[in-house]
Amino acid sequence: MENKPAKTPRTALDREAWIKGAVAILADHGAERLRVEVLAKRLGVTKGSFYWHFKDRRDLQDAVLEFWKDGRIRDIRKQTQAEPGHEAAALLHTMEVYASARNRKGIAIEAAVRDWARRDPQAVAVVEAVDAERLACASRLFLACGLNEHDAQARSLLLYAYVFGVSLMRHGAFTSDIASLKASIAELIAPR
Amino acid sequence: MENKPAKTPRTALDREAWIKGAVAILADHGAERLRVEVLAKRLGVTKGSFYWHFKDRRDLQDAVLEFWKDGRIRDIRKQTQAEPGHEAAALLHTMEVYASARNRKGIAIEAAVRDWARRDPQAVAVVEAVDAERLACASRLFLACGLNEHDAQARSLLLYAYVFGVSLMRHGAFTSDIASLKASIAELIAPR
DNA sequence: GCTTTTCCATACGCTAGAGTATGGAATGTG
DNA sequence: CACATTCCATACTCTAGCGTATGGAAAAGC
Repeated sequence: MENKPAKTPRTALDREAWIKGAVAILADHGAERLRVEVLAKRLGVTKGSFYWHFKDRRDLQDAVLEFWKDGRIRDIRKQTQAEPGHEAAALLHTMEVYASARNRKGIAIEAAVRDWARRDPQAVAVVEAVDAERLACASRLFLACGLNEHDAQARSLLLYAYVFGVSLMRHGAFTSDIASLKASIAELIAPR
Repeated sequence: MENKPAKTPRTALDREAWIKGAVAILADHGAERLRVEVLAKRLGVTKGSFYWHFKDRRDLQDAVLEFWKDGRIRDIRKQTQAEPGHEAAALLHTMEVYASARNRKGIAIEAAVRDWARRDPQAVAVVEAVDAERLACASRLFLACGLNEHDAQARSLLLYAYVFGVSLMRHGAFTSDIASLKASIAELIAPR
């Protein structure tokens, strides 16, 4: 049960340690660069270990996708459980989570998985499941804010498309005050 | 000057033919899978030809980025030159261009380049230039619609973030009428 | 017609990386 | 203590792909 920092090489690796290392590579270099030998080196072992824990590279990839999916869905449900009357705040909070520099790594993984989904059917399925959950939860919040079904769906889609889209834009020279711009955008998407 | 379909192997390849083939691979498989030997096979020649036209793989990559940048900027300026009084229509048209299934390949290239920019400084510079041009042009249209500087910038950023973001979401099971959803979103972003 | 230039093929060497086979140390179990 | 199981290292094979060296055909220039 103990999960020591694995600083001592005597700590045996388990499947989850491999998966977490894989996610780190995913964030830093993308799905295409997720290689078993590179990952093994990163964990301080050789691939002889890898092929004991995993059937092959595809086995790892599927495990990574499941791991990510479960984590995302858990997070979404946590973020969107609002006290009655505070649904608008929950929506704003959701947007801030994706905009925050504190969540850099999460954004990077998100982008990597979505790019991955452009070529991998398994990744497509996972992204679909996560998006469905996110849109459903956001819609619920918008409904609680008084919107009808259609408008709630529209705003939910806009919200997530915006947060993902803005994360892969480079607007360095566009304006001097990006913060107030984002605040205005949040108002457009989720007005109180 | 003639650019025959290159069906006859007697047609010598020029730099542009290589670049266009590279862009096709970029769209289909992403920047990571842009390999000179694969590209050569696609063009029906060997890499002996490639290294006559290009110094190395990096040389091709840079050429592809420049080619894409120039094409985008040309398109942006064309799309956003509106008759006075029709600026709102131009904005809606711009959004439709990115949503249209007719532009599948363009979207794919766009996504590939943006993913590329997560690891390549040259790609970052190109994306920055394209985004700056797009945001500036869209802002001009919003200004002409009567918005102030700040709101015009906010809406421009929202517009492009949305169109890029929605292109990498999977909202298959979310709603039965995605078209009317997108129409409502367009209203939120660029109301008349 | 002979030479030069252009464009491409062939044949290398070299590295990264997937997957397999096998051995070996450490740990648990009787 | 003997033995089995767990976890990993080592040592291969095999493919993909980059870059280079060299030769050869076709066209262009003189």
